[in-house]
Amino acid sequence: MTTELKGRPPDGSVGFLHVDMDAFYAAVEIRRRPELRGRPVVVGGTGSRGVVAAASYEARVFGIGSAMPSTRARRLCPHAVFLPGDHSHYSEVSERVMAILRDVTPLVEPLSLDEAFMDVRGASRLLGPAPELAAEIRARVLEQEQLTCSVGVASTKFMAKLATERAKPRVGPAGTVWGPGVHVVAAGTELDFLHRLPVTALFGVGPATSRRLLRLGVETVGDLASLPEAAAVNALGTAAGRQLHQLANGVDERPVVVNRAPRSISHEETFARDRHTAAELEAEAARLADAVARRLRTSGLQSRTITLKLRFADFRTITRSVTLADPTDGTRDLVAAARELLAQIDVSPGVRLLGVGASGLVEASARQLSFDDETPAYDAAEQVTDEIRNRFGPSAIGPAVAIRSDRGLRSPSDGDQRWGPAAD
DNA sequence: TCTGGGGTCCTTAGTCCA
DNA sequence: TCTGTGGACTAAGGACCC
Repeated sequence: MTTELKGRPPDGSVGFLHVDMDAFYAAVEIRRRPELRGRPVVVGGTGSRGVVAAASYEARVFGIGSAMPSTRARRLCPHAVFLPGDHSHYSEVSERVMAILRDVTPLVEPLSLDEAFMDVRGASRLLGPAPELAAEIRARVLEQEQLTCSVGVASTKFMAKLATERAKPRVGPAGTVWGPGVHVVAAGTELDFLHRLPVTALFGVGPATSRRLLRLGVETVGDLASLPEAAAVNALGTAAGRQLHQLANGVDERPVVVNRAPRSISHEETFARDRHTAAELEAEAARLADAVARRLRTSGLQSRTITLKLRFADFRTITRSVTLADPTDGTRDLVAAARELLAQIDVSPGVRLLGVGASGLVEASARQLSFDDETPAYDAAEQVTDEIRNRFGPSAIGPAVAIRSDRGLRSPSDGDQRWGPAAD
């Protein structure tokens, strides 16, 4: 049976690519330090409370995977090399890889530093069929960056992403089996491919959703596809129910979006030891708010809604937010909002994580000045501090309230995790 | 076991207002 | 003037992704 799928290109060809770097952060570190080649390498999880950001295939053989607590990873493989992440370096490498993709088509949608969708329907008319372009991209990334990637090719974004899983190296007890590198789901075979997969293969089905679906007897994508849409909506809500039911039937009309505007900017940090006093947390909140404000200014954005996030020692997580009358990118405004929100919360049980976020973003030029606006003077001061930090590093200068009497500005040597704003 | 950081999107509930 | 309704907005939390 061949079912006509919506969202498939009119000529029935496979025009969407999903490119995914293999063990990206670990591979970049190994490239930098060739003596690590062949050894289990783990990026992240160097602090006492960290988790694994990426593991080389040699480390995965021991059962180490991303998002695993570092304590567990160390137990599984004590002789692995644990490295702190170097986000800015990965960003640079990612930018160069994305440039290789944009050489093929401008229709590239990065999903993260190591992953992107491409719409090659137009490009393949000039440059050749999509599977050949996929192989060409792999070869160029390997040649120019000495890094491997896997590419899925299909008639929709979602099918291409699933195809990538088939292209990837596979880890078993016997070691790593290298995948084909490119996997094509031919037009017309999508549902055969899709319906055998477990429902957790669908983008958006995590532990909570799969538990709910299991109650309906849904275990595979095929089970979900044969369910009436109303039943899925009933179990999962309108948006998720409808979306997942469509995906299960191979329907995915989402286009590749080239310039996705950010919806929020945030910084959060898990402390090496819990904080119990408002004074300590105020200093941390000011430092995080300052980092968020700096990123707003760098991005040319302003925010109306400021959110404070706390995770207590028992892992209970709360957020408190405030919406301002006017959008802002000023350190002074963000610090004030964060402190105000913090003042409403009892922190005595102990706080393990603090975060500051900005949402309701608008372009900076859209902001309206009022007659009594005193921000221009602060704008000038913040421009100067931004320049000082660009030149001498992020800890060269900061808001006075972020300075703790015992240590001055916080630095990564505190023993807290190192991926936060102080490390960039 | 003991659980990061930076995001996105959705749901629910309350309030305000036409 | 009172009541009902629905939309817009805000706040908080949850689920999910890499």
